[in-house]
Amino acid sequence: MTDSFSNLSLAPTLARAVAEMGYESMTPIQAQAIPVVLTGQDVMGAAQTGTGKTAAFSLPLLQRLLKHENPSTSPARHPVRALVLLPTRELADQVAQQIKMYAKYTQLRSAVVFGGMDMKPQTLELKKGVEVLVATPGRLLDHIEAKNAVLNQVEYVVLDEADRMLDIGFLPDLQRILSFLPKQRTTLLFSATFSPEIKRLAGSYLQNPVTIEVARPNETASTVEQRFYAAQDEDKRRVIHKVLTDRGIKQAFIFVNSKLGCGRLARSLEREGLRTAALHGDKSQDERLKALEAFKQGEVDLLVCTDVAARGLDIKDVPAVFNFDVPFNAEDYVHRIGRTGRAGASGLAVTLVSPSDTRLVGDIEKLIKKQLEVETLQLDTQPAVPSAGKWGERPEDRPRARPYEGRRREEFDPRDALESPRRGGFRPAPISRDPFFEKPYEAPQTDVAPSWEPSGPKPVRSSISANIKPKRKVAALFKSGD
DNA sequence: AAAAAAC
Repeated sequence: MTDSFSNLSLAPTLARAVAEMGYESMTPIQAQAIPVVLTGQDVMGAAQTGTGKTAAFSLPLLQRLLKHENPSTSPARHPVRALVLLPTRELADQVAQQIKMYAKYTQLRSAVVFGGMDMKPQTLELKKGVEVLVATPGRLLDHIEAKNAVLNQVEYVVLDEADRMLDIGFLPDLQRILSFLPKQRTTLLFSATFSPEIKRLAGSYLQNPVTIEVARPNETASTVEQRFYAAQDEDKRRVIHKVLTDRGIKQAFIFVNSKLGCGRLARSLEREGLRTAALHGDKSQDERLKALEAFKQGEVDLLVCTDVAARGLDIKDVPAVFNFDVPFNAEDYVHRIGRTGRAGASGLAVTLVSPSDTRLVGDIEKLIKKQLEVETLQLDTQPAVPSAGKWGERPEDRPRARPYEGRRREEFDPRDALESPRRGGFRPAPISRDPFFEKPYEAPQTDVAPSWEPSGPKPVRSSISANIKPKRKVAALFKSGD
């Protein structure tokens, strides 16, 4: 099998776009999936994160649209012929942009619709007619109900991040959407992870599918160095500071399990002098896109995010991913760490493990079929010192959070009103106490800027609660640390 | 134990 795009006999218009984008050789998933998709068969495709799945389905899809005119379509009408569904808005946006680039020199038009944005511009585009529609489920249903999108001539449907699209949270919407599509069509499912149950479920949506697995499903990229560090919750930020400094890491995704925790952690890290943006589903779409863009542009170094950012986002050269919280689903672990080490680059994934996470780490170990070791990172004596921020050093100088007035909890903290990220200096700060958001934060009263270099005696670890089952080595680590 | 996706 050859692995060069030039041997694919793609339409000249597609080949030109591909060449312009600098693509020469295909990745394994592309080399295997493209010829199959070109035949028009249903496909279930599994490949590691960051290996070019989007191109693997969109190029042959566009080729099919170019070569095989739908006979029931008069040139005057432009029904949606291909539908691509994704689980998050940012991902829909990204995939749509990619498809636009591939289709640049063709007559094929594409559009993207997702929530959080004005319906009107999307409606206008749909009315003009598009052959390829990229969408998130909820907003697509809105457009279907408003009769803006007519899907009864769809020939191809792609479920990207298919296992997520088929999980319980999305399934009802997905089934409704599929009910509007012709039974006679090609269905393509792609993901880096497929659990056996989802695989079975997926099979019921496919007809004589060709299964393509270029790696063992759920496999993590070999280019990502995976580390698990034992850390109590109150030590986790210090571990992050230390890893960033020791490794000289400039940028990282930091994943947390909740939206509330996301905002809190972002504020804490920002106060500690790191340029940080937060990305989660309670932010406005404008804020979400801005946070992502600021990270891409290097205007912020840390992107603190929920699993909204776990899948598919393709940002070049992200050197590291932290799991501040161990993800609830082992599959999400695979996707999260897939934000680094993309396209053959190297990456670091650091997961912070507290004693209660034992079971979750075990789940990950089982899923990725790798022996994991939870290590203890030697922390420095000097705890992290929060920068004083623009409101001065004493807590009483800072504006108080306003009392609850029915606003979202995320909006409590006036520091969120900061327009631009600021680089706070390391200044000695008093105990900063925010009754709404923070545990009391013990900071040293010193004029010396804290050093992150290892120094001084071993840190004193706080003892853990006694009801942790010491059955696994994780718990053992905490016990012996005392 | 949560998040995501519509207004």
